[in-house]
Amino acid sequence: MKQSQLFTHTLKESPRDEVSLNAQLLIKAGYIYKEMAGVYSFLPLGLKVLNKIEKIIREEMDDIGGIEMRTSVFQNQEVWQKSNRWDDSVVDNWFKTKLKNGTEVGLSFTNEEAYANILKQYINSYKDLPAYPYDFKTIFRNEARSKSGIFRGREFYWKALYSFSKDEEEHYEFYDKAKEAYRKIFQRVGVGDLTYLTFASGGSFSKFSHEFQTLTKAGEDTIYIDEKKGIAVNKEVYTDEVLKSLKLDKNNLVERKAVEVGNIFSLGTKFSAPFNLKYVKPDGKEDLVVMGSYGIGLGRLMGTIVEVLADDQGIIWPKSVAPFQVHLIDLRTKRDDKIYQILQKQGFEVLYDDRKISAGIKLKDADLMGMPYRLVQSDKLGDKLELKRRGSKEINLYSEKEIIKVLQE
RNA sequence: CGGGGUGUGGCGCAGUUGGCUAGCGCGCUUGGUUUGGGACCAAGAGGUCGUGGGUUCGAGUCCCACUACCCCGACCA
Repeated sequence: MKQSQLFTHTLKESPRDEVSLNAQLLIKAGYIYKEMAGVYSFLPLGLKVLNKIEKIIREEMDDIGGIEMRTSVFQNQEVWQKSNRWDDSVVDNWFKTKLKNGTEVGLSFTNEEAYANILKQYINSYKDLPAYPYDFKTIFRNEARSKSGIFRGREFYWKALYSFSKDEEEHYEFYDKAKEAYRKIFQRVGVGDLTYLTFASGGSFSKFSHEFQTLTKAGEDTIYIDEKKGIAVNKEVYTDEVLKSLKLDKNNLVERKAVEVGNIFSLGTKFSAPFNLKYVKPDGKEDLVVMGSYGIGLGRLMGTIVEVLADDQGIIWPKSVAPFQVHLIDLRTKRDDKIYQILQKQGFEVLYDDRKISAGIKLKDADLMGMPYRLVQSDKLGDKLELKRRGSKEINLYSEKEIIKVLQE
């Protein structure tokens, strides 16, 4: 796309009311727009990143048997009363509103009940199981205080998968697959090396849940990491007893700040019981379905990528989630879009800075916006093109023909 | 929800003990000169000073209430 057609532009200074690095950079570079505390709109560039992340998550979910669908945002109070999670005294961060006829409805803050209720309609036999439906959806939570920029909002976009299994064995078989899928996701979006499988509180049906925590001082969580084993323990369950059960030695653990980018949870029959979600086994007897939940906040993950990889010049996107692979900077006196067209035809995602402004601004913007490759056209280079990887200092010159091969690497 | 802080053109800020037509930088528009790390000159446009009330001859400035945003804490299936 031609940058002159992009209505957003970069800011020279950070907005006063934004302190967290992730939101500062994303706002300055034109990826997101702050509507109010904890609520952000995604601008064209931001949506591109979000879509890339979504695609990666979708691929990994589909790979382990996930089936995408979409649950509604409006939720029926009768459904949630079954699990006793409608009342504000039980869950105090619901956003609720009323229909014209006075009926009270809620805006989704999570999906367990919605899925249990829907699946109740279709799960009858062991032949219907297991089932792994999931959705991408905007979720609303009336947080007392939003904070950390895009890390904790009142409205956010997430992926939630729920597993419906015949028994514990089948459940944990999938649970372990989900762990691996999550590892792949975080690896693919570029934060894998900083992301630890973390033991956290599990609720009534399992001793632990598992969180995926990415190290960053901007994180709200404190975790204790065993570097050698590659696992961590959340402060909320950091006790001698827990360490013993996990065979971790306190002396090998280091305390770090981290942000929870994903979690997986064994729910047992916590929700299948109130919804009477049962199936008939081959022997004719009935049993409750065993559930699990698997969530990833996409906006938070996007913010984490920014937070963890940025340098003092701006954002550095991994190729996998960058809105464009190549930022083509035209510094020539007489510009034409020949190279841009060629690269487009070759299938590269190119942001072409064709604006009539000074070189300095273009180069600064390129650093701030963080595309993986910066390709410069300039009078002093003649027919050569200058390639620089964002975050690297190395600069190389290539001919028109060479550049295509190099970019395809 | 408790404590603290801040609201002044699009963005970042200044505005003294209340005083004249509310300034500065960036950005924007027009013209000209520039062109490899946020260029320069000239001329312009753009403001309910968060909202409401009060004190006063006079309020961006003082008082009260409200509201929004930020930070710390509590909370976070």
